[in-house]
Amino acid sequence: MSQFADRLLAWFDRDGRHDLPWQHPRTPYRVWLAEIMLQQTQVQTAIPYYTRFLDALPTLPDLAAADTDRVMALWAGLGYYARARNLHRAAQVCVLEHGGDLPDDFETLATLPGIGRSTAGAILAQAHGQRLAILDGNVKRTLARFHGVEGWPGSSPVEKKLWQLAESHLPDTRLADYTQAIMDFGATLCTRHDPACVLCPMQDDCVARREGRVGQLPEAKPGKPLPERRTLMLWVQDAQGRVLLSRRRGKGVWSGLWSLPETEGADAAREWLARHVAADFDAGEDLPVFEHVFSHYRLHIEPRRWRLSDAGVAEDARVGDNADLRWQPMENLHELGLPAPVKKLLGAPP
DNA sequence: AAGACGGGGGT
DNA sequence: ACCCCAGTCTT
Repeated sequence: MSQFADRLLAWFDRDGRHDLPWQHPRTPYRVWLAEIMLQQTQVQTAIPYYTRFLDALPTLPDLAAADTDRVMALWAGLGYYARARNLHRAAQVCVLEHGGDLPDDFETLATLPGIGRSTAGAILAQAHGQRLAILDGNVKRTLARFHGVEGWPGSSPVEKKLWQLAESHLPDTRLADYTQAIMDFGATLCTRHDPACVLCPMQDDCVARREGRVGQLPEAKPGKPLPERRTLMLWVQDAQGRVLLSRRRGKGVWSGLWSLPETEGADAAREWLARHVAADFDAGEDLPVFEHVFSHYRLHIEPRRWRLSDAGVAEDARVGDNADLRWQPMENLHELGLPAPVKKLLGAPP
């Protein structure tokens, strides 16, 4: 069934995007960075981050040699920070074990942190022309419609079926263009809302189109209400205009980023302040509560601010890059990766 | 098989 | 106020 690929490639040559930053040149490192950034992030959002990242770290060995805070700062604002940590670790593995390049065989590539089946296929197809399929959100939507596949594409059986279909359409040549084409097609023509079916070169063979079910496919994820959580954010400033930041550890949200210290309630805050900065909880000033929504819960942030009259003190504050706590000058916040709501809070004081 | 993981943009 | 997006990893 190469009709699908032939028509898609013809569409791409005429109507696809050929000016995306990772297309010129289409090197493994550049394609890799693009694929990781484009996981759960739209092209227009990713492009400024992409060009800035590549400008700062032009090659894979540059990335491997960069320190964590630099990488996280370049990623801050994109979200899903495990992508950045995995990218950094994978680059270091490539330098240590693969001569400073990304592996060019699927099995080895897909072993690297952050690179799964789809991303490995995307990299090898685009950078080396290998005949491998991808299955991202755009491809899932396109194939679900074209073949009339029922069910939520995130479920195992549906995903398995879609992988089969994706592989069945692979052309024998032009794999790099085909891979870019099918992603581009889903992003710009076979869109979630108001797809441009009248312009579609495959419309005559599209099951959803023929049966008038374009609006019903693919099926939506079964929904459920978001849980709610609350946290106290402690904004402590010293007389020199520095703010006390804490590096987030573990596997929770914002891992690897610097953020305001958090506690679950006033009692814990009282204790934390006494131990680290000898500040009086009651001397603090409540700032307006605001909300931050994640994909899996809704967070109510209760900020409270202290302005110390002396230079602040804190354990580990002078240890340097590996400390979990540091006094950071307000004017140098851009050096660190801050969670978006924290950046907003510190940058726009009420 | 299901849940965790961020933030921006569209409608 | 929802819904979605160039997925992967962990449990």
